[in-house]
Amino acid sequence: MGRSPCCEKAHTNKGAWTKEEDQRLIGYIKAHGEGCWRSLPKAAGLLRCGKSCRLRWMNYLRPDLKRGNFTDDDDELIIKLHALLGNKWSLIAGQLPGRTDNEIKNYWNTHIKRKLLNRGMDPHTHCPISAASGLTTSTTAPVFPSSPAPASRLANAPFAFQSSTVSFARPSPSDDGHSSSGGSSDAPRCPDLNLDLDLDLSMSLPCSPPKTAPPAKSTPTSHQQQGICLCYHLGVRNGEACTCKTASPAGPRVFRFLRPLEEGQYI
DNA sequence: AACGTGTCCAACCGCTATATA
DNA sequence: GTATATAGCGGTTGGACACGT
Repeated sequence: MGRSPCCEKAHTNKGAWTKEEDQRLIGYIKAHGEGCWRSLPKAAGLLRCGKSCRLRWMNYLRPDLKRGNFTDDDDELIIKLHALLGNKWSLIAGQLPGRTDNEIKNYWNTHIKRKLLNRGMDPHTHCPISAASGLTTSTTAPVFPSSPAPASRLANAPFAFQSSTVSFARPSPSDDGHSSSGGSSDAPRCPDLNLDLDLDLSMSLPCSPPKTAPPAKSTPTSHQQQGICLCYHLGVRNGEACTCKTASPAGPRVFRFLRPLEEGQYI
């Protein structure tokens, strides 16, 4: 049968963490490293479930976390990444070193949403409010702020935003957060959305698929059956947030964020 | 000072994908 | 092959705090 339960839920603490609990968790991870969250609480002498320990460590105790306010550059980067990725907070967080998905999610909900609304932008569609309400036309394009993200900032991202116009499939943000997590059934919005964003595929990306990586396992009958894993281009590798990996050596490659190749484009 | 309202954010909840017995 | 646990994600909640009246 399956595994044994991860923890005795009846004997676990909930709510805010105490300093002592924090110190126990930090001490244990410093000594043993991040590992099996399932066994960590017991080993560290914590009356918490592993899930709670992981969350506390990831969102608050990790030494590489950056504290403090977001800059305007950060704001613009988050806005553009959100336009690109939707509510994929972990992927967005991956582009902002030291920031957590939870932090960015909170920041989005408390600051950026309002900021976009003040600009007359729908924070979910990134379209002008009138367009988002169904009056959009094919010429309607989202208006990004007059002060675009500085090139110096964007240059730090492992992909480039360019002025060329290439639209591509992307996961849609959930509709105002009312959809269940992982929802992917959003209806297309702003079908002619020109995000004014592009992935510079010519770039040498630090996380580009290794040259030894096999091509798409199942030999596609046409190039359109192939695709580019956006996770790679966003700096996410297997073992991190990206699960775009071959489930088994013989299994199919599953791309969660698939950009179909353009005509004449090859990996 | 007391109260009401709004904001922030840490933590929890529920879900999915994957791993394991 | 099936059932179940784990890891991780996004959505939501509720307490603490700030501010205005």
